[in-house]
Amino acid sequence: MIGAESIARAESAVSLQSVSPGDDDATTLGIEIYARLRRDLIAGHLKPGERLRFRQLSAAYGVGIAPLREALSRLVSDQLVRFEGHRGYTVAPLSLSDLHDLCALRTELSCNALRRSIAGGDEDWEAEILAALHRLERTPLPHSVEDRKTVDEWEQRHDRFHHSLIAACGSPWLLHFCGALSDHFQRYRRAVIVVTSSSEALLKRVREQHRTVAEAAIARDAERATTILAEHFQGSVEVVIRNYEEVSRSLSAGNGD
Amino acid sequence: MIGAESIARAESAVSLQSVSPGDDDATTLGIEIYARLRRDLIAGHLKPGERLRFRQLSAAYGVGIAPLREALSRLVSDQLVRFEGHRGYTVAPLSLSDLHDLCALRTELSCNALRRSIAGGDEDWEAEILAALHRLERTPLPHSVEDRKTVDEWEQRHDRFHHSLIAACGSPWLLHFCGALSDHFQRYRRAVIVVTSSSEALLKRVREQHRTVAEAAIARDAERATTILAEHFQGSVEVVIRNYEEVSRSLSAGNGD
DNA sequence: ATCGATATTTTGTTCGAACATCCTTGCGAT
DNA sequence: ATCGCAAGGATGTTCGAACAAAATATCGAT
Repeated sequence: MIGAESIARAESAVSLQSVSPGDDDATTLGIEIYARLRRDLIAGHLKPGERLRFRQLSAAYGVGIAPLREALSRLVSDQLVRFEGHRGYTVAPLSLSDLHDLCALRTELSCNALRRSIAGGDEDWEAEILAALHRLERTPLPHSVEDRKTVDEWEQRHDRFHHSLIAACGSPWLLHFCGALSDHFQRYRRAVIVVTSSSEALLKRVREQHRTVAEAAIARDAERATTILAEHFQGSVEVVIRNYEEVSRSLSAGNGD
Repeated sequence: MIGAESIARAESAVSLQSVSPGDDDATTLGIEIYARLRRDLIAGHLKPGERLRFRQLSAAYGVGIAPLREALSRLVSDQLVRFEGHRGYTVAPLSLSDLHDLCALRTELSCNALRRSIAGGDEDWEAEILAALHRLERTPLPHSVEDRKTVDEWEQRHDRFHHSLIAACGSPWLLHFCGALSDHFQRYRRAVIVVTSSSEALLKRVREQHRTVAEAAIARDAERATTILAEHFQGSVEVVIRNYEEVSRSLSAGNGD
């Protein structure tokens, strides 16, 4: 009954913060539960491969199955959830090959989008980058993965910074794809980085990369910006892959999952 | 009540052919109706901007609203349908800017995928291209857009040919994105090409491009293959854009849609 | 004890009805 | 005549129960 525990933990974690500050109009239970499930999927509170039973989810999130089906259906098209007729929904699995594919394409598409942004971005784009970078730098790194609030905060601002870099690319489709890849990569990152194993040197390098990319972008130095961005992604991928192998080794040793 | 007519027509068109030949196991009403709606959306039987009312859809497709909600939810994440809480679902609109974005990115990603396929494709990949090309060339072009069966057949084989070119790219994510862009482009193509206005010269050029791309791909001439493929896309886009402007002109003259 | 078939339980699927929201219509006041 | 407001109808949303399929447990035969 590991599944039930996992779902229960996901719920208790998520119910801390409300869905949105305003929480005003035009929202339905289906939309809310979609957003909550999506967050919990990406954050890894729902474990890859885990079955998503309606009764459990219904109890954990406090909604009926009608909104749940709606949310899960959308998540299937988002590739975060798998579905087999008459056999229910499961959390999409992680795999090393998927991780490699994901990262390679993300690097290509993000660099592409960054180039376009540099070519076409205006002052507001520049301002947003600086604002997002500032907020990211002032966000404390979590000392433990258990400190979910800090992890969520940092991930959100990190995402926002990377989004700000490419926001002016002028292509909604490209942004959409980059967003999808970014979400999936975050799922790997958070599933895998169990310990804050990062050395001080690594963290410093990452921070420098963020700043350098931002500077190069605003200076309209496309070559430099994309080079650093690609290096930044490459570095993250290597850390994730190293941890992935550790985690899957310990998993296969622990149980036959 | 144009909406009701459109939905009724979509249904009558789709009910001609069964969902799948075997139609055996593991399928649910939700899955079936998703596939049917998806086809009708792409084929343009459901008009852009049109409201998708549950009662109409339920009557037209002969299913309850539970499976309908499930299908429509997925289609929202597929970007084929829009949703506003408490105001229902509508067919995603078409726009010139979206068309431009779509086509530019499709060209880039498809050429990228083609390059990868050429680098890594094996004999089966080559064989599939030749098979798909052969089937496409032997498929009669529809003399009228009213001849839906022929249009569907041609579109399916055309899609399959283009898919075969990039199938060996080795990146599921890239294939997924190319597929999404291809589906959306097909929606524009079919919405807009009301008359088979294509000159004999144009058709001949398109056929030649198909054959040349296939040959260049199999000859592992990446430069030539991607150049022709990009030209091919560019040609299609120009035709679609020309027709798009005509159609939207006649639409804005006819009614205030 | 193992295998296979049947019975039971669990789980997913679908429908119909109750409920909430939005849109339209009609009325009255300025 | 126009604007604002209230009543009514249409539409979307959610739930609970009936239904169907799958997974599990039970029992008997070899």
